[in-house]
Amino acid sequence: MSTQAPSELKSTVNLPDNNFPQKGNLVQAEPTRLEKWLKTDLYKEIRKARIGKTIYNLHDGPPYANGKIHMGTALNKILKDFVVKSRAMMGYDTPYIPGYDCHGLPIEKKVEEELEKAKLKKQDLSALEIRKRCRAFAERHILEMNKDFSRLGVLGEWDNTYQTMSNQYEADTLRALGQFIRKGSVYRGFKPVHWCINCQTALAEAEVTRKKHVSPSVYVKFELKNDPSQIDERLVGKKVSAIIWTTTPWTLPANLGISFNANFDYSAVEVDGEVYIVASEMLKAVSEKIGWQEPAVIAQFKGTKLDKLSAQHPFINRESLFMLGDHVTLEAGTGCVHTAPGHGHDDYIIGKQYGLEVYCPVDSRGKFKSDVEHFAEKRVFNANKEIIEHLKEKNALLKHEDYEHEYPHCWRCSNPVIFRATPQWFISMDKTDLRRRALNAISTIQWKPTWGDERMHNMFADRIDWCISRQRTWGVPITALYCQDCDTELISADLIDYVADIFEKESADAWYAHPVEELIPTGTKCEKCQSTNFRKEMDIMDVWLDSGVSWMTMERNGYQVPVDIYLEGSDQYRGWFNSSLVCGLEIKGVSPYKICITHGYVLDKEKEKMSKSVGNVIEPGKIMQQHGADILRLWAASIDYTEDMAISDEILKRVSESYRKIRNTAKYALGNLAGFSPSTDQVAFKDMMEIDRWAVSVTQELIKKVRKAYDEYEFHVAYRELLGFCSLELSTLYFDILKDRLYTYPPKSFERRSAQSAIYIAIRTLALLSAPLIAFTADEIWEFLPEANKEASSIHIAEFPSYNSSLVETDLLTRWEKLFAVRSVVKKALEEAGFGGGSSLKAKVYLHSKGEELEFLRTYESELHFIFITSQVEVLMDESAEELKVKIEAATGQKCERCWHFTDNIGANPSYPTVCKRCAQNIITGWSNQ
RNA sequence: GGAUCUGUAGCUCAGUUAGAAGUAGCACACGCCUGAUAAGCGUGAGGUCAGAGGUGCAAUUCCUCUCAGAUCCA
Repeated sequence: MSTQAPSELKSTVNLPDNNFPQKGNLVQAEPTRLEKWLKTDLYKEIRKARIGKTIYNLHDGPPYANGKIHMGTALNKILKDFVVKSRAMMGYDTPYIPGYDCHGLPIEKKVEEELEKAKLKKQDLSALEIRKRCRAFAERHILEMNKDFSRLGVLGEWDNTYQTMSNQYEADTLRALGQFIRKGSVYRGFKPVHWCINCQTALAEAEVTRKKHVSPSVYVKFELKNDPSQIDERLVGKKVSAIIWTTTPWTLPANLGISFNANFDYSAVEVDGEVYIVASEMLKAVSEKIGWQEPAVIAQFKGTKLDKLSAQHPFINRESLFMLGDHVTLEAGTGCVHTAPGHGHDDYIIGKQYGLEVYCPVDSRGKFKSDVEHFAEKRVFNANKEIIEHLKEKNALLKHEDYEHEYPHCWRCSNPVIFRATPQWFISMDKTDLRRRALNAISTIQWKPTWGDERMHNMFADRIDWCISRQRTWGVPITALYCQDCDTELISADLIDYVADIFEKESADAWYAHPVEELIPTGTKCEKCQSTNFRKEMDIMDVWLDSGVSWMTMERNGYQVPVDIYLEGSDQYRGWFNSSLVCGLEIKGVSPYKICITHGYVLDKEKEKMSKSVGNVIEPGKIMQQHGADILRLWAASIDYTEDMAISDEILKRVSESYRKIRNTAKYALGNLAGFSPSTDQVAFKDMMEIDRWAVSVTQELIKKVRKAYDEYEFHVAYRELLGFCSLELSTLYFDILKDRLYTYPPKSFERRSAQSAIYIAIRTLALLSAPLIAFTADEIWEFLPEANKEASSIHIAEFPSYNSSLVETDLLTRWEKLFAVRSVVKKALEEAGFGGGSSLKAKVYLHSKGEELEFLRTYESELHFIFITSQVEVLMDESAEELKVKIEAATGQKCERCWHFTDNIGANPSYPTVCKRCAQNIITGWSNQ
């Protein structure tokens, strides 16, 4: 045999060999893989592989179907996919049926805007026509959102989504209302809403615009009825009045009370023989305004002193109750707030607390009702002047002036609106004990983060009755009837069930398409007057009632309720978690969910919210185009989602770097598995070389940690462990040390097979454990992993590896921890001696030690140079060495052309003059037949 | 204004029962290697634990307040 040329020598080195692309090229590659997933119906394949297994049911909270997906909705769906995929790989059967919330004002408003653009008037179109357009609008967006969500790699029943506007769903929503009625929690009451007296309609908050408006500002006195010495002894025998300030004098006929703040100090001041109560801090401002010359403070006391006292209404024979509420502020006025529960939101809430009637003496045209003393049939805005005159006559007016402020106006007709209590449908929190039952249920639900428990408790403890009616068109109608003859309302569960059957066939549009006779059983009569003439209620239900019963679709699909888990943004405490709990408790008697997880909001890099005007919005679609779904998914995995999350170009760049680390680790591992078939070449754990057993052992530790992280929905812990495993255990330590053995030993040698066996276990584990997170890339790795395809056609069908204690050598882990500690000391010494980094093979290491340490190092003496990646290591006894001493010299001998180690035996085999003895031997055993 | 939450290195995260802030990953600086190469290896420099008080022998950790930010409700 002749002397080998360097190029021929190189052919005897086993360099990594695999086609796994170094560059992910995700933007192009992912859609192709996705197409394959959809074509082979991967979702169903996964389900099929889990038939008969315990079901793990994540019920999707329906996003609103009115636009492109944003970071929040994208994150939500990705987190859900993490849960579903990881539970599937734990062996559960994991159905996932996405849903859409379709009814409601935002879509109705968008449709109205479209009508405006088309020069059409809403009034010219029937409700049915409006509904048709709303439905089409939602359908359009559902298609788009389906595609966007699916592109994120989220697997689920995209062809079987539930939609709150489907016939079935609308019928079920109505039936749910029937159940509330059956249980006895529904009642008709009054609540103040924005009301346009010109359009004669209720307006939602979003339909109100604020504009400058001049109102009459008045200070009015209300004389105390109680003995004033109850407040302070110094007031005995005095004529005492509270002073209120209002810019809507027309609401004074509806005044039922005055609110104070329990924490404020109030002063009783004497002016011209009369005593007035005002908040101490406002006294100066009030004095100036009214023009008091020398107000004498004769007493001071906390607001609490005034609770439940009362005053005489200035011009109506009625008491005005003193109440305490936090809505009373010192920003303006007197600290004594005129309260008319029929004409203000705060007024309504505090009135409810104190048991006041929701009194509204104003009709839909904005006129006082006929029984209102002095002002019957007067329009409210015109009545202001007369009321002020009347106050003057009664000597109750202390000051009157014009006042310019922001005031709500109708977005359509631009007239100022009023707050007016109108009849609404409510679900009572207390009639059927819902509040208490909810509080109990909240304690049994598992909350993540745990403070969700407290937050939910507080919310239910002081929530007022649920107003479920809306004066809109796009929704499920409240199918009540009103007697045409005596105006008595008729609402019953039976009637509702009857109508619901019609909805199931025709959708809720039926309520608008048919005359009333066709919607009710023949012979339906008014309970009061036996009339058979009815008109339909035209209010629809609050959309929170729609989505609150979404768990019913789970039952319709054959799954058990309560489901395992709800997972939504933290805004849903008052939203979906809340309405679902109420509906579940009343209809089924249980909370519909066992575990409730919330995530924070996606914010910009300064942790401030994204907004178009600030220009800091990052869209998931853009990230798809620039980086690909796996980068977005890895970002979602890298952060602690229980808090608010930041996203920015820099953060995404960091994530991309981490991604490349994982990808490269996989590529390198796969490359070194060339020629390895696990079924025939796998070396048993007990037979492996020691560092290979170390690698397998730490892989088991990884399994334990990552599985625990998934189990507890701590995806960022899984991410950290996986990334750390790639960086430290594999890349820095194991692979770096292994290179010599992998490259230079014969392909089929025990030494190489032992290493490959460990690498195979490590990379297989890494791929499986990261599959829920980087769904596309893990599946790609799976394709390149030897024999993986035999096990499952996609990684997502496979299961996580289990921690196997027989693949862990605990004392070995301890020994290697020591060896790696020595290694880092040696590395530092190498660096200082000029043999840092990739030049360490040029060095020889002397370790000076004594005692136990010396003995320990001696047992590894022949291995150490591989661990340090130096050519030579000598362990020396040194009784003077208090701690390990490291000395570095240049390695002796010459560099082997093949393994690059320095030895004294280059050319030991004359056929290979440039190669060391070990390499010559390896060439002969491994490549002599080539 | 109320309820709930957050603030540790440039970024993302650890930090247990209060006991010297982390051999953390990435980025950065300097160097090595060119047989993982739009890679790999080594060393290093980054911190007033948002700020101010308080209670402890001892506080990132417990308490109070302030500042900044988030969600929901007013």
